[in-house]
This record gives sequence, structure tokens and C-alpha cells, in this order.
Amino acid sequence: MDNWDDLRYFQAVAEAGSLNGACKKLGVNHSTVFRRVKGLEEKLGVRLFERRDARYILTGAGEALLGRTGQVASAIDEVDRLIVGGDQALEGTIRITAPDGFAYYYLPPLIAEFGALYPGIEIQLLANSDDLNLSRLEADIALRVTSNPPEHLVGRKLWSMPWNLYGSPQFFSGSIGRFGIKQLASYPLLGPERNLLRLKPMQWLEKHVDKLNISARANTLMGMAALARSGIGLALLPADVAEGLQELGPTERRFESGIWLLTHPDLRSNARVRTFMQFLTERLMP
Amino acid sequence: MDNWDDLRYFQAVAEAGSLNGACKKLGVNHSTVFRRVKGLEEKLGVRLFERRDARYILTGAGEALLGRTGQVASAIDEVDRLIVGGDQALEGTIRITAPDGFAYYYLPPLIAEFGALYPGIEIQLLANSDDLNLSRLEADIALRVTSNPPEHLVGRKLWSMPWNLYGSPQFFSGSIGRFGIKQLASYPLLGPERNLLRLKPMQWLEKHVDKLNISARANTLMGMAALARSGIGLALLPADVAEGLQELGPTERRFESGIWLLTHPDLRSNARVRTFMQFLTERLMP
DNA sequence: ACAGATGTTTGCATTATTGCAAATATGGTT
DNA sequence: AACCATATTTGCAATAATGCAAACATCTGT
Repeated sequence: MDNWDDLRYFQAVAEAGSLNGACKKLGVNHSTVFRRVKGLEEKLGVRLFERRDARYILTGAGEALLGRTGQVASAIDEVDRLIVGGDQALEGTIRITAPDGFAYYYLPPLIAEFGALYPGIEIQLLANSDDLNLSRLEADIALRVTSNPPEHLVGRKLWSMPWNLYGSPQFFSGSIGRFGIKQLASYPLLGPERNLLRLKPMQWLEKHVDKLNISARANTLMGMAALARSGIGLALLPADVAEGLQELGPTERRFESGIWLLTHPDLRSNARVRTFMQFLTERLMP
Repeated sequence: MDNWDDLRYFQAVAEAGSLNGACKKLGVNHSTVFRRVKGLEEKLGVRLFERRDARYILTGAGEALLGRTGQVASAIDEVDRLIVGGDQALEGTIRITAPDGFAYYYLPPLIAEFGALYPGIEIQLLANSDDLNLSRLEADIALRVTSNPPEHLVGRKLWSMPWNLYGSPQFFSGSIGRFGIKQLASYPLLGPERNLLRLKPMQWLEKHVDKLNISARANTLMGMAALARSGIGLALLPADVAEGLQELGPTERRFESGIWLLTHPDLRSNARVRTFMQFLTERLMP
């Protein structure tokens, strides 16, 4: 897309249903809209509108495109709202990103509760599988599992998440004692892949365990948990993704990750964000 | 925002960290980028960059803006991907929208499971409280609770969701028999508000129950469920939001809502969407 | 100190976009 | 039929955006 503004014209026409309506809404001339839309269709090589009965009617491709431009438009609305000022109204959108485990097990009931308290606020829950995309905050609030949060974000540590070895209940139905490295080596294990290798507990695992014992690998913690649930082997996991799994006693070395609730410095003055962060802190702090 | 394309320039500079890098990436002239960014800052009335050490460094406001433009950019990436063609790769984003109850209780485990199967696909879960924003599909897939789905969408009915009267377990710990309208009238009730009034079961409730019996109201089903959980009264709810509540026997008139899994006709050829819809259908069909 | 890279600013020529007007077509309404 | 609203298309003038060049400032690294 070489010119984002074309989409603005497209959307105006799609919503107005006619060139005339669109050009009034946009405050520009008749022919400008015509030429823009025509140009966009040529650039994309797709017909976006059916010209029937002196009306602009979306084609199928147009419908699909409108869905996406709707996303663009609402993102830009948020830009406007952000810029205008403090944004003190308790209405609008909050985007929160969290690792899979939190996104799927811990947060939903809290979001539901918050939604009942503040019906005007729409929460978007973005589940992160890679867990490490810290360069840019594409959400307003981030729940992160890390030992050292990035400096340009502000927030607080809520608690620590312990890591343990987990397996399916069927997998290990006998006497469960204390596990050392040697005992560990006698069971099939699940290993990390790709970006999971960056996590310290995983590095420890790679270092101390014979690779021949690894029976399967996954590139997300949820994936490893799923493998473990299916009974393939034992997995070293943080407690939040271990739903439905049985803990098999602590390893000699005990791992913990810090749970941080983070946001941009500038969003601390935003009423929605402040309210929601406070709410989450109250509910999640031990 | 009078020109969406300004954000493209802003983002290029922010990512490149310098004018020079940005102008190369954009394929335009030095001064053009300079004038655009300057113009944007003037239009917004906010400094977006600190010019220090011959580098463009984001200010706080710039950081916040970058978060939002990141959303815009990824939405536009999806536009590009959509246009290119069939979009047969099992990588990218799927946006699914569902009523609160489904979004918070039913879908998360399924999404987690799907995510383990297809790590390249990122699922965005958009919870809808209003339930009736059907005019445009701002998601790729919609799980809707309705008796008559809109004609321009395609999909299938998965099953029926029964409505019942619910209360907190503490609220009613005695002999629970069959409820008729007369018995109903002797208990405090929770009522609908605003757009909830459009739902048929709610209209029935409003019609047959004395308004003086309504002890509280909410404008979302999750809100009503939350009120009920707190013991304020009985609520007429679909089963999916009644987590933690006790069913108090069917009403004389039994209500059911159809659960539909819907998408745009054009997205049926999209491999991601097709795969995910098939997965959901298999898991959710009775 | 020096070279090299980048940012800032300006003037001007070139190009692209837009506004305007006009002519034509289409379809619906009265 | 007459009228109205809208779309389509074109030519031209006005305006805006861009490319180019140049000059100067600032910082980096050697």
C-alpha cells in the first residue's frame, strides 16, 4: 500500500454509498473522489464497487477490504483520541497484551468483571505467543513475564511465577519423589524450539539434559503444555500454562519469572488505562 | 486525522531512527520527509521527536503514537495480504468476534489448542458486549447468537443455546420447583437495559413481569450475570454466561438462541479462515 | 583537525493533485 | 415529458507536493 490515504477515500465512498455523499463528507471535490477510487481499483487490480442504479455498491472484494479498513479507521480514531489530550473519559478501547497462559486462563474473568463495572470501555485481548516482542508496545498495557522489563516502559512487578516440571496425570501415576537431574534423564522430555530457547529455564534444560531424551519440541509454551497434556513427556513450564497438568515436584534448581504489568509513560495520565491497571493490580497482587 | 498517509512517514522515521534512513526506505526525497514530519507535528501540536545527536528520538508522545500507528500498519499489512490473492498461507492473523460469554469461557481453550496446531497463525479475540453490530464485519469470523443471521454473511448454525433463570447458589438454597410467571413475581429480578432490550427473551421478561420487581439492571449479559452472582436477584440468561450460577428450573416459556459461525463470502477461499472455521465447527458442533 | 554522515533550511523548477466548469449519460420521481 | 440526483469524463487553471541543489549546522569517529 503506497498511500494510506487512498483507504480513507475508499471508506468514505463505501460508507456513504455514493460519490456525492462521500465528497461532501470528505470536503473535497467531486472528481477528486472519483479519480482516487478509480486509481485505487487500478492499483489493486480489483473492482471494489459495482456501479449500479447510480449507486456505489461494494463488490465482494470491496466488502472484505472494508472490514480491514474498518480496523485501520478505528486505530486512527484512537490516534486522534490519544492526541487530543489527557483522554479522561472512561470510554473507548484498551488493548492489553499478555502471554498465552494469562490471556487464556487468568485474564478473561477479570476482563469480564471489569467490563461489568465499566460498560463504556472495550477491552481488546491480544494473546502473545512469542513473549519477547518488546521493541514496540503495540498495546496500551502489557502483562509480561520477564526478569528485566524494558526501561522505556513503566509499571510494577505483581508477583513471581514459578516454573516446574509437569506431565499429564496419566503419564506418571506412581510414587513421585524429589527430582534431580539424574532422575530427570530417565524420562522422555519436551524441549523448546526457536525463540523459546531465549528463556533462561529453557537454556538450563538444554544444557543439563541429554538431547536424546527430548522426545518432542514446540516453539510456544502453550504448545509444550499441549504436548505434555497428550502424554508425550514431561515439560518444564511456568505455572500459568500448566492447567490440567500435574506437577512433578520441584527441580533442584528452582526457576521463577517476574510478572510485570507495564505501560507507556504517557499513558499513565490516560484515565482508562490508569483505571484498568489499578483494577488488575488489585486483583492480581498476592 | 486529515491525511492518513502522514502516519506512514512518521512511522518510517520512527523505525529508521533518522531522516536519512526513512527517506531511503520510503523512496522519496530528503526534504519531503522532513516537511511531512514537521507538518504533522504542527498539525497535532505535539513534539513527536527529540532531535538529539543527529538522531530522531521519539518523545513520550511519539512513543504512544507509534503504538497506535503500529496497529494501523499491521491492519494495512493485512489489507495488502488480502488483496494479493487467495491468501493460501497458514500464517497471519485471524480476527474472531464473539459475545462476552463465549469469548471468555468457551473460546480461549480452543484458541490455545489451535495455536499449538498452527503456530504461524495469530488469533485476535474480540469480545463483543453489544452483540448487535452487524452492519460491518470488522472481524474475519463472527460467532453470533441470533435467530436470523444477516444475509450477506455465510456460515452455519452450530447449536442452540438455552436460556434459563439463574441465581447465585446462596441466593436460593431451598426447594426449587418449576417456575411459573406467578412464582417468578415473588422474587427480586434483574432486568435488561438499552440494547439488551432488543433480545426476545428480554422483551418477554419486560412484558410479563411487574417492573417493580426489577431490583437492578445491566446493559450487558455479563453484567447481569455479575449482578446475579453477587446475589442481588434472579436473571434470565443464556447458558454461556451463567458460569458459577445455579439454574432455577425452566420458565414456562423456553427460549433458545441459535449459535452461528459466520464469515464473509470472500473469506471462504482464505486458507487460514477456512481452517479455523473447520476447526471450530468440529469442536463446537454437538 | 579532519572527513563523513546526518539534520535544517531555503529557493526554485518540476510534477502531481485538486478544484472548477462543462458536457454527457443514467436512472428514478413526479 | 420534465426534473432531479448522481455518475462519468474531459480540459484547463490553480494549488500543493515533491525533487533538486545548495548552504550551513551538528555530531561521530579517526
